[in-house]
Amino acid sequence: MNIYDVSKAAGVSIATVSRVINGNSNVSEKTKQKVLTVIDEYGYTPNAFARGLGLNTMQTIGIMCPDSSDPYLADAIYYLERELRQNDYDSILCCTGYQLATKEKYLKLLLSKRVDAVILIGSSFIEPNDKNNKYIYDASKESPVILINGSLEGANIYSTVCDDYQAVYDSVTSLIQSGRKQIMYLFHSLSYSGIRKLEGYKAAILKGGMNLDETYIKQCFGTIHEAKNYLIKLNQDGLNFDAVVTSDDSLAVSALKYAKACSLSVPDDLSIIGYNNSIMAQCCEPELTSVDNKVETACINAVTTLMRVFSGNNVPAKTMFSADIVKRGTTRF
Amino acid sequence: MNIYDVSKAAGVSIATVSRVINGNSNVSEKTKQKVLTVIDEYGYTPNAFARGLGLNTMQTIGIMCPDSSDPYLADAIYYLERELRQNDYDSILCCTGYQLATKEKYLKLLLSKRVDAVILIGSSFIEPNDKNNKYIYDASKESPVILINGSLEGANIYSTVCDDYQAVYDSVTSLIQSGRKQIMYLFHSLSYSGIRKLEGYKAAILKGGMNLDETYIKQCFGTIHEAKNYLIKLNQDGLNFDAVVTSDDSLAVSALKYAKACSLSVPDDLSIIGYNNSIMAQCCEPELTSVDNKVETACINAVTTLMRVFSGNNVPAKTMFSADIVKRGTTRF
DNA sequence: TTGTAGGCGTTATCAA
DNA sequence: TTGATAACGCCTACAA
Repeated sequence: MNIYDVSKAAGVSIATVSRVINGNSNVSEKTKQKVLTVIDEYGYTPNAFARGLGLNTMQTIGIMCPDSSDPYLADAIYYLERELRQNDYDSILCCTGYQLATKEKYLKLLLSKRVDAVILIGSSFIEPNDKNNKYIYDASKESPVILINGSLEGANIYSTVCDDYQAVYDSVTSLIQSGRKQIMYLFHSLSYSGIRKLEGYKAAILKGGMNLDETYIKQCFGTIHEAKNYLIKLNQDGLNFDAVVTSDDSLAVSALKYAKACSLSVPDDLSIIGYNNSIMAQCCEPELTSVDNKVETACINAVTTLMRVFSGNNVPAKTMFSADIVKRGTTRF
Repeated sequence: MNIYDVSKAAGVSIATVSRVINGNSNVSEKTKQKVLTVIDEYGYTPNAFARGLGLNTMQTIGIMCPDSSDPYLADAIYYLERELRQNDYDSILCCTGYQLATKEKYLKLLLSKRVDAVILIGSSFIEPNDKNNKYIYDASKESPVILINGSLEGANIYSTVCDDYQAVYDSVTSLIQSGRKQIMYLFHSLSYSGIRKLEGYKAAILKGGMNLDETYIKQCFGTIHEAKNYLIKLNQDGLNFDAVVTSDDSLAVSALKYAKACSLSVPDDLSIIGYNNSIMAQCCEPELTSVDNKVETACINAVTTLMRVFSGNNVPAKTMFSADIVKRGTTRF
């Protein structure tokens, strides 16, 4: 069943059928109805591949993320898909992991599928060594590249980021003002936003008149329990701390479990601030004070930006907005 | 840059270029190298739309789910995308919500994009009134339909389900054997698997020689906190219970928060069993005993099944496997 | 308002 | 081993 079959059955040319399908007004009402009746009767649907070939687009956006099961990224995917679909775009999902070689490979693959643009979620796509970002610059030559929570300068590259620096700065400052003396910073990785967060921590410590002691900055690996055990070990080794700021909620949960294991009272003996304000923040007891970095806002902004790029409007290369600290039971301020 | 440009530059016909691209062996090594050199030099990539038009496939699978930010569904999406990509298929994601009209609309939309198959995650796609499943039967006439955690009989429809009935039956039975007398069952919805779970509860209660009292079966709506408040209210209204079995982890977390609010000791005053064994189960304190319904297994099975369907192999219409109960701190058995 | 014909870039068939 | 050519199904000038 193709456009020729329809045109025959309706007794018109394929051009007329095409006009009806695409809502072209230059068709008499009578012809239009005739064609629509046939289309309905035969259950005809235009072939998307043929259309794609002619128009050179299938209204498809590639969404890349390291891991779609991560709660934060899963949220982002949800919002992006919703916003894109509202604009009649489909989303092709591609989970890349964290290895450069794989990221490169999949980005190329996505482009070879002729997506109209690529959205990269998470700062893990930005490599610390800018040479290694060539794969993104290359991609931007073919399609617009939208970065969420990562930033890179270049033609056809648009970034939407949360002010992670300020968010952590404010978090740490609040802890200092509430009397905390030894504030740890726990992180998983030093991605683009990872570095910004750490800088926020350092700046707040110095601004608060405290010593910047690198032993209070620790990278954690592994599961919730492994991170918890790591904290227990640090404590046994003689490290004392009365507050923990983390780069994500899962590390904050680990800190909470550490407190439980060591019979510390939260927030009095130990204050904790998480990041992302994910569902995890509400599962634990007490519930986590956590930084809400506004995924939904970011995703809406990203898609809006993209649509404006498509329609040839002028668009800012970088958008930054501020986070909220959602106060719950793991802090007293 | 198309196949003609390459053929000209290499001094061969487009047929030969096509052969080289597709690894057809009927090309002399010399010609092959010549063509490959040109392709590499020009950075040529075959146009996926044209290919799709000719082959009538773009190696794309539609994945539908009600809400990709739900931790359980997010996991499923992750595993499906991974497995599909290993088989050289792309995934188009489509979040539909829970309304029939929207599900119908999006399923049609996906088919109109000529996906090679559709995977529906979650039993919410199966309507209690079978008449309303027409949209799925219709879809199965055009493409294979794979159901994960839902079951429907029909040509070209393949179901992969976890034995939810047995899982809840076993959970409740274990609670009875450990001395629990008043076991509540909490659920969000009576979807296909929702019904199976409830049946498992009822059967276990009867088999355990207890009274089947409908007041112990409650549907909950809303957030974690709303469900918690609902339980508090039930308790204030005089309902007593010493165990809670839930249809998902988030309700189990609510039960845990209820216990905390009412100063009940878990698991001694109140035992709790969740479902899905999601990340939430590990965030709370004590950690949740939860049913692991093997999402990864289900997804691997679904994709394997699909690939066998594609290659014309005989394939079982329905696969069922059993769940595990992961014992943690909210039960004492 | 309608129709004709060319182009989009492949793959595949059939000859050579 | 290679090449010419016909599909694949649509959109859209351009012509009528």
